[in-house]
Amino acid sequence: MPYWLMKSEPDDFSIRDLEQLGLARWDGVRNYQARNYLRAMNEGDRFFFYHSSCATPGIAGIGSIVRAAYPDPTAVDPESPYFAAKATETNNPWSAVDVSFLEIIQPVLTLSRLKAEPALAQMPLVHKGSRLSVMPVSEAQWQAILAMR
DNA sequence: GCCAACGTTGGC
DNA sequence: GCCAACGTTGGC
Repeated sequence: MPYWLMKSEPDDFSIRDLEQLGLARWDGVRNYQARNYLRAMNEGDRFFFYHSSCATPGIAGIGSIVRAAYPDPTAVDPESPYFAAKATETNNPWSAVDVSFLEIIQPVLTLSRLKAEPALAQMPLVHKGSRLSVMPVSEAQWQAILAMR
């Protein structure tokens, strides 16, 4: 069962929001590498929910993939902040997945702690300047992060 | 708010 | 195909 990490700005969508909703569409990804990872996801995969661009960036919970990638409807919705002018109904290059809530990680596993963990040195997350918002997590990395709770 | 790092765009 | 300019991400 593959593992992933996905970033979201908690002001837009937080782990608490996912907890309340139970189920949500993970949309708005507008980076090809991240999109390709979305497309590699399978139902049943799990992911760390990372809070970015906030007071305490870090891993704030766990969710699971409940629907594999499908065309992202926000790309063709002019009302959406994620509207992509070049996308059309028949040629939409962007993908979304559906996710469900699994658990809150409290307190948040802060980025500074993640950076200090040798087992995570290979993760794009801890590399300076990395902006990748969806990334794979190895079994070893997954276990190392769980052990930090 | 600042700014470094990155991805994308577009002129040539 | 190169690369400068630009817009965005995201930590601090």
